[in-house]
Amino acid sequence: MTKQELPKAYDFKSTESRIYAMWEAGKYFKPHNDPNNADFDPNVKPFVLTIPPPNVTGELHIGHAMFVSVEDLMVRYHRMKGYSTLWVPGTDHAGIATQLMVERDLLKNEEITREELGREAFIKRTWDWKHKYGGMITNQIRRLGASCDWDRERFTLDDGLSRAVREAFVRLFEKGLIYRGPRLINWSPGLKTAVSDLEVEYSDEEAKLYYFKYMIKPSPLRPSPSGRGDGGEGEFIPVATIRPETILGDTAVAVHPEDERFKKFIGKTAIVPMLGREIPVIADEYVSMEFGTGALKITPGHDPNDYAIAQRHNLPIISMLDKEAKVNENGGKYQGLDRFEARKQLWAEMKEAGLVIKEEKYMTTIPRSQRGGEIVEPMISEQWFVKIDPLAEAGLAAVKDGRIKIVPERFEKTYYNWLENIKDWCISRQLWWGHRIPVWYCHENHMTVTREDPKQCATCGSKEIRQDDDVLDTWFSSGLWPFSTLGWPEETPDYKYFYPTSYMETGYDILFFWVARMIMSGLEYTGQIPFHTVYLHGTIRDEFGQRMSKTKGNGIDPLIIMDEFGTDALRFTLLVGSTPGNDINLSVKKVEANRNFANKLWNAGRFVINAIEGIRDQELGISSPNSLIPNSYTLADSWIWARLQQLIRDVERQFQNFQYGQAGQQIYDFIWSDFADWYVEIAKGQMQNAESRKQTVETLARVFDMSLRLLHPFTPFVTEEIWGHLRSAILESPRAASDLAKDWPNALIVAKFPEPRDLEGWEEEKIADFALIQEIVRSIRNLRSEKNVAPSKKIAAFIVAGDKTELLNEQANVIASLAGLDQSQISILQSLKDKPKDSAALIVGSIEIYLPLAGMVDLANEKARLEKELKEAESHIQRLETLLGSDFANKAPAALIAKEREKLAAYKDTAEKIKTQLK
RNA sequence: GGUCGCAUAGUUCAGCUGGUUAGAACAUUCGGUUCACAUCCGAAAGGUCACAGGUUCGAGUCCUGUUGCGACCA
Repeated sequence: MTKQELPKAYDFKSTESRIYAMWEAGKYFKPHNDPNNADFDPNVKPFVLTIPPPNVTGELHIGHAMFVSVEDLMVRYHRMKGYSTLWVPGTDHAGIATQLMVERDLLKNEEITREELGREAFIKRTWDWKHKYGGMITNQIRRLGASCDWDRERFTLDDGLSRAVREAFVRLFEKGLIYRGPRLINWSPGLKTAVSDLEVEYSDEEAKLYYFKYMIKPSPLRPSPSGRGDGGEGEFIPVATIRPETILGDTAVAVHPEDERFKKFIGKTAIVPMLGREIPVIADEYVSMEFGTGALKITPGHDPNDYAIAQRHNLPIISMLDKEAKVNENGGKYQGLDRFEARKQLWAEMKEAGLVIKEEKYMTTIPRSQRGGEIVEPMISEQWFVKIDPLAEAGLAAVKDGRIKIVPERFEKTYYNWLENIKDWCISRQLWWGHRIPVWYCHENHMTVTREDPKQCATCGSKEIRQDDDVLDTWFSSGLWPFSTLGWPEETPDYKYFYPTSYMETGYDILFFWVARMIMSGLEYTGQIPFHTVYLHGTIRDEFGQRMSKTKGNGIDPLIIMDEFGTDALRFTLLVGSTPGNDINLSVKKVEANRNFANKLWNAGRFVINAIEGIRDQELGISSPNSLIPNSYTLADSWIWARLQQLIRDVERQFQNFQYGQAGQQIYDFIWSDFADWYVEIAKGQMQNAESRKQTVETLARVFDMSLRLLHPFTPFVTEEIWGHLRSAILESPRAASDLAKDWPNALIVAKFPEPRDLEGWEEEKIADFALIQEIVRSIRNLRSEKNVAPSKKIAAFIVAGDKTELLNEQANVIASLAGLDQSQISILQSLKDKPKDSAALIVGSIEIYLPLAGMVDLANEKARLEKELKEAESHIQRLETLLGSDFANKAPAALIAKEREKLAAYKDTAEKIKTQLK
């Protein structure tokens, strides 16, 4: 391919899918050392990641784009580092979400409910749905460039993973860590299933606090409206509640044992309004004397705190709601009413009965279902639970003793706090889509719990058995993900080699839901940590820091962004704009800026490739392979090489510290500023010169190659594409770049990541020398701009360089071309007796520069400008003298002091020279 | 109520273990038909690093407190 065939702008649309197909066809996503192959070497170190499985029927959103970007970065980096790298992809059946989707579809298109359809038919329909939409999300993940091994793709409901779930359940059951029983759980009346504590969200909302009278027996049920008890009137305890309908389930009234107001009632009997049921007045320190009326109604069947009190006091527990949150037979005449309807009616009738004191507005936290948003009802229900304490203890220990590290570290505290206060995990769901609980019952209600479907009851041998109706929480199966995907419980070659995995990368919002449970499960079932590092990224918000949501309409669709700016631009934005564990505000503007970066890279590549091709057929003059001796490198060559090495060291350190954003930013700056703005511009000049031409092209090629390698994990498509062109250009121009590319692989994705090298000693001086050249160039450009010298106008210059004369003489051409000077009119002198007339003077350190700008130099202006510069220099002198006169000179490190002294001397020099000018 | 985080240029953010004149992108202003790139190039302006103390030769960075915002847990 020749340069004419490379378009002027990077066209990601025609590139991305082609490159992805090339990678897949080349099998680059597969671990190079595969335990299923004959040439497998168990001593090669693997690097393994399992993908946080998205909902199988879901659609790509910006959160997916985030995790794919970060994980693909980790994976590509390690692959290029030579690890046998495996990234296992897959999807999650997402019980509730998927079931709801299918139910909604059935209702809409066929006007049929799942109950009408029946369980078996419904499950079949859901599988159909999965087959229809299941590939969508994984294809979208491919578009992001994800380099996962698709041959190892898994689904939480596939056979292997279902076996793993069953194995896990049975093992826990056999160890006595799973039990079934009636407990107070969170019930979602809309979904008609139990949900775990984590699936309940609390929101602050305005509610009403209802104050009423709990009459004490003996007393007439109807006190006189005048209230105060004298003689015939009854005594009462005032009670406040947010949910009056739960009065129907009250089994006690509680007061604080020290409360003087109510002490006398302790042990007496109260009468449940409207029902007339008799309940005790009890004393419990849990009751706050300050809150509400200071007395508490106890509804253990529908409130977790009350439930705890009831257990302390052996109170009966009454359930007064059914599965749809309607009042049941315990609610007397209110039976059949919806919970909110019952509230209204009961309160109205209590009012009539004179039991109502008042109502007031009240801010409180309302528990809502994470899924539907409806109010969750705490209810007593027969469910399956995992006895979590022993698992939690092991999970805590693994992080505390450092076997697992969480990045950023502060989340370790959050993790501890959650595990230390964890409650048993309700794992049964009243759904149909999921792993059905592997427990069978016979007529005698004997339980049979087995790995294989049983034919008869294990206890009585009855053939009449039926399986438990419930399915398991989806997180129960995703908790097994890092090992179930690798074959567990079978000791497969994959499992033996790739487990434990390396990193777990995901959002901090599922630290509890998923990460903690994977750690507990991994330790429990495999006896090993599932991964040694947890890396958590933040939530993506809009450019104003608002959470993205459908209702706000401020969501950014990654697919649209990729259509408009390309995948690399989106990835780079997400990676560079984020720091571990912190939220990121994403704006389209930023993506656009990074689209421009991809284009910049493309064009830098075109330049380098042109340079290589340009040399192919041309006479190379005196340049021969032997002429490439180290000391023939120009200052710019040495400088860009030293800067590149510095960059490689920095990037390596940043990767070790998970500072990916920082690393990406540094690579960006290097490519755009150091390489494109400076080195390439200088290289143009160097290539005019036959003597330096070949080595310049080589340096261009080498540095650009390394830059592409460094950048590849961030922006895989554009780097792969250009690198391919670079490689063929080199291979087709053996004379230009000798054997530079002889050991390059066929694709960048598997090229070696640059390794940091030790300093050789010359670097610091070259970097300092080049910095001086840059400063000189900048100050001349600055002055030209100030004086409105047309950019095309070449001007003359006298430079008085003192001990830098030799350096500046060597670099005269560079300075001239970058600063727009006339090459034939530059004089670089060691010293100058009389300053040139009609010139503007610039002082850069110890260098004086005179630009004869006849007619443009306004003496008064010049004086003002120089005085301003002098003032600045003098302020530095002042600052540094104070600093060096202080304790700094005694206590700071010697190298630092020397550096500051040098600076002081330089400023003094500058100030002197400016003063001379002003005379 | 408990725990944690954040506060740096007009805006969005970097600034890792304390050590140049606190950086970038976008926006702004000025100037550009430079043979890789106008998705570009050059130049400029823009900051009491929330506030108050403290530690230190030295604090955007560490400590304490205050204010404001946010998250998670209860």
